[in-house]
This record gives sequence, C-alpha cells and structure tokens, in this order.
Amino acid sequence: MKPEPAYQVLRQRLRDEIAAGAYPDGVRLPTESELVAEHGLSRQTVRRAFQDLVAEGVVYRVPGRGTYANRGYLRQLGSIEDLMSLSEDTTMEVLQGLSRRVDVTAASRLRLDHDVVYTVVFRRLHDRRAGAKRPGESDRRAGAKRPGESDRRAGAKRPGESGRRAGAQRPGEMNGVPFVVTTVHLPESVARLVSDSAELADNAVGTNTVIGVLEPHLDQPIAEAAQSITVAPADELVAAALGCPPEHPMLRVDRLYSDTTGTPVELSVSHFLPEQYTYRVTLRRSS
Amino acid sequence: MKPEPAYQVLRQRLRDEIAAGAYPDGVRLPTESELVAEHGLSRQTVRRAFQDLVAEGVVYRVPGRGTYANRGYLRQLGSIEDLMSLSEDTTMEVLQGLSRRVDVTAASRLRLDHDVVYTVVFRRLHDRRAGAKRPGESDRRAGAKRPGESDRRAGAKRPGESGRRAGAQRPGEMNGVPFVVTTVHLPESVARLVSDSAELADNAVGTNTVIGVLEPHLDQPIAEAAQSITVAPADELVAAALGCPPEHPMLRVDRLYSDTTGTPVELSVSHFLPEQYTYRVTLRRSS
DNA sequence: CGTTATTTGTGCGTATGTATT
DNA sequence: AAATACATACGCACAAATAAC
Repeated sequence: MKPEPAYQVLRQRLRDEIAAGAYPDGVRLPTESELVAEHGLSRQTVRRAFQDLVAEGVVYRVPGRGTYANRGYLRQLGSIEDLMSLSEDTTMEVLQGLSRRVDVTAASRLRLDHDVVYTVVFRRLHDRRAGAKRPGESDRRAGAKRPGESDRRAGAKRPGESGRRAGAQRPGEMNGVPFVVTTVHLPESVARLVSDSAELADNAVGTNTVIGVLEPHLDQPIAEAAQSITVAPADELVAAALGCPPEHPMLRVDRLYSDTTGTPVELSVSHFLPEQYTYRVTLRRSS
Repeated sequence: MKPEPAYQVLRQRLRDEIAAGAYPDGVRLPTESELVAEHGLSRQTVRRAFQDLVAEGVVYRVPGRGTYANRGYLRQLGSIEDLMSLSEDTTMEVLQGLSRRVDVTAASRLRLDHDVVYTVVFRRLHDRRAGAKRPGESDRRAGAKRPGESDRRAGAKRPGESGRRAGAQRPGEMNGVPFVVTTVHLPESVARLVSDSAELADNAVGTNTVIGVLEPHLDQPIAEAAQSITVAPADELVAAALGCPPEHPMLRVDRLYSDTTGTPVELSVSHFLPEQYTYRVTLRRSS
C-alpha cells in the first residue's frame, strides 16, 4: 500500500508524545542513540525526524545537552480552528455542486497521479443577524473606490433557486452581502466520503465549511493548512457571483489542507472582495 | 571563526541565482548529481540544501523530473522571527528618514491620545550578494515538509527553443529588485530611542529591519504582531519606488507590533508587488 | 506497449568535529 | 580530562516517479 517513511512515523510518534505531555519543562527527549536502539533505525533517519520537528517549531536542540520540547507551542493565533469558525457568522451558497472534473493544475497540487478531481464552487455571505459578531471593520481611507454596485448580486447566474432548503433563511430578504467565491478541489477518495452530503449539492445553502463537513468522515484529522495569499483579477464567474466588475483586483487565498500523515486532502482557491474582507493573523513570539 | 556549513553556502548560492532570475518558469535547476560534480560535495549535502529550500518555499521538486523554482518570491512568515529574518537576504533603502508628522489615522491605530507620530519610509530589495552570514545564532528551519508547494505547472518548455532568452530582467537594476515599500509609524516615546540611529536616516542603506533596530532599546521585548492583509492600489510614491504604474493593485500588509504589556510600539504599512511576492503562512492545529 | 535512463525519495553505515556536562 | 550528545559530511544501495525511446 503506502509505506509511510520511517522518519515520518517517528516524527508523528514524538509529536504525539509531546502533545500528551510526556516531556514537560526541563525534561530531555530521548537521544538519537536511544531512539536508534529502540526502533532499530539508523541515526540519519532519527536525525531527519528531529530536523523536521525543529523546522516545525515543536522542539529545540542544544549540542551536548539534548533535545527539549518547546513549551507553549501555540505561537500561531491564526489557527485552523479560526478557519472553521468562519461558518459561525457567514452563510454558504453552493453555486456548482460537487462534480467530477479534469483539472491538471488542481490535481497536481493535490499530488495526484492523474488529472481527475472533484470540485464544488460556492460563495459566502456575511450574515445579517442581529447580535452576530462584527464581520470585520473595513479600512476606510481616501482613494479606495468601491466596485460597481449597479447590478448587485448577479441573480441571473442562479435562476429559480429560492424555495426549498427551508433552513434558517428568510426568503424575500437580502440575506447578506457576498464577499468571497471559493472553488474547492477534492481527490476522488475524499470526495466519495461526502458525495451524498446535501451540504455540497447544487444550490444548497447552509452555515458550514467544507472542511467541517469533511472532517468527520476522514481517517486522519486535518493537521495543517498551507496558505498563500496574493492578488488576482476577478474572472467572469467571480464577478458575476459577487457583483463586481470583471478584472477587479481580488485578494486570492489558496489553502492546501493536509492530514496528520501529510497527505493533501483539500485544495481551496478563494477570491475575496478586498472592500469587504481583510485577512487577519496574529503572530507571536515562539520563545 | 566558524566556517559556514557547506549546505548553507550552497543553499544561499541557489537562492541568489533564483532571485537573479536564472531559472524562469519551466527551467529545471541543476540536478543533485550535477551539483555534486560541480562543487565536489556529497549527494547528502546537496540534498540537505534542497530540503531547506523546499521548506522555505523557494523551490519544489518532482521525482523523476527535477527541481524547479517557485514563481515570485515566496516566503514563510509564520512567526515574528520570520518577519525579522527578512533582513537576512534583503536590502533596505530609506526613502524618507525618520521625521515628525501629524497623522490622525496612524496615531489612533497606535492608540495615542494625540496626532503626532514619527514616520520613516523605505523600500526593500531582493539581495544579490553571495553573502556570508554572521555566526550569530544557530539557524532554525531545517528539514523538509510535505504539505506546501503552492504551484506546480506542467509547463513543458523545451530547452533549446528560444521564445524568451534568459535575462528578461529589468536593465539597470544591478543591485536588486525592489518588491515592497513600507511606511513605519512610531509613537514619540519610541522614536526618541532611535532618533540618532543612522540606519533610519535619509538615504540610508542596510540589511536590517526597523523592529531589529528598535528592539534593543525597548524596555519590553516585542511579543506580538497583529497583521491585516488586503488589496490596495499603488499611490504615486509606491509606484515611483517600485517602478509599477500608479493604481496598480498591490498586496497591502499592515502590522501592529506590541510589547509584552500590550502597548503598541510600531505600526507598519507595506505595499508589496504581487507579481514578485506571495504571502505564505502555514496554519496548524493547536492541540 | 514495454524498456531504459534520469532524477528524486528513502534508508543505512561511517567518520570527524564541536559544545556541554 | 572524559563522557555525552548534537552537527556536519562523506559514502553506498535501492525504490519510485517520470520521460524518452
């Protein structure tokens, strides 16, 4: 099947032990030699595992003294939990339900050896409920021009949608302001797990995240999300769904979610309206 | 004097070549064997250099095909240390030295009860030297990590076909490529501490960060940096300093640094050229 | 269509140097 | 001074992915 590399296995094992509190404040982790003896590995393999843990910020090493766990390994306020909590005050509207596609770029970024992915496209709207949390103050400064608001909400894209799906939406009202269009790509093995889920079907409306729908079905939990953030112009689909002019500069956020074994599980490409959304992270000192 | 490790030297050399545009879109980097032959190193040493570059997000590798440079200048900014390490391979050019200003917006964001701030404006350029790093502290960031690798196009550009000849860089930019303009605002109490520093004077050039210049003078160390990232058009100052058209969409990153008591110490507003810079951060699960 | 060559991925063994206790 | 433990570096072997033939 898929023989996990030995250094990955060891890395995960050490990570688990540290998380379980096996190595409190001043307690030295096993030395390289001890791990070699215990697991029957070579010293190079053990070293590779430790190098990765150092890069990850989980441990630090002192020559001649030993390896120690970094206490308070949080240093990252912008965590995956924050991404999931997006569902708490926004609404998701599926524009194109989960379906099979051929996409070389997405497939290779998911590290697949073929070109088939399963894709779902949706937009997200700020909720208009009273008492909802502040969706994010806009940075108002001179010179920032708003995109064309003339035809707000290109409803033409999804005709005859209102009606069923009675959950929590008040028909006849503007339920919120769309601020992002997201395209999610899944490998087939993952897509199978949620292919029956109504949350990802065409025209579905709800307050969840793909990752939230996905995770209960996975063997391994999501452990990491690598993000890259840049600027990209709006294409036709994005412009229509958000009611901004085509070519409008958007904040583009790509996220590659991986599980604890490092296997990519989901690739999402989001285009945010910069007038309505600002990406926020707080960085902390590791020490 | 401690000699720089061989894999660090090679890593820096490759990083410089990539920044200099030696490996455009579909061009493969030298293989491990080629580098072994060229530098007289062992394959493991070459591999270590590549692993670090992968972890850094500078290159991606495909088994059986080769190693390729990632488009633009990718950079992992997951901690405050990462922000400070910008000084290691970029150059800062002061455009407007530290001087007193009245700026209501900046002052209020620094939580001041008046309107006076001290401001310095500079741009940053990709470095081109084959520089020796000082033996200050041990280098974190080792080993490789699977999840990332943001881009992977299957651009099968045959070498030998001309199209665009190598080079393709702006003529007359021998000292580096500018990629960001930053405006830093300081409260008066903080500005006093560095008002004599030559590093922040008009037309100063150096390889440091404002935060790096600042911190030794502070009572409390910097503990936190709250960032917000959005899109903003280039104003005249930015356009002139970076050589892009005015109104060009830029990646705007605001950072508010605070010390351990929560007191704001520095506000920086940066405009990055999205063509040359992608903001990258990896989120992890806390527990 | 399989075969082969190239290139990266994984793993092992060894040797030497350096920092700490 | 000696033992311990990490840091760097060389060597080799085989597996897996890719591309060219």
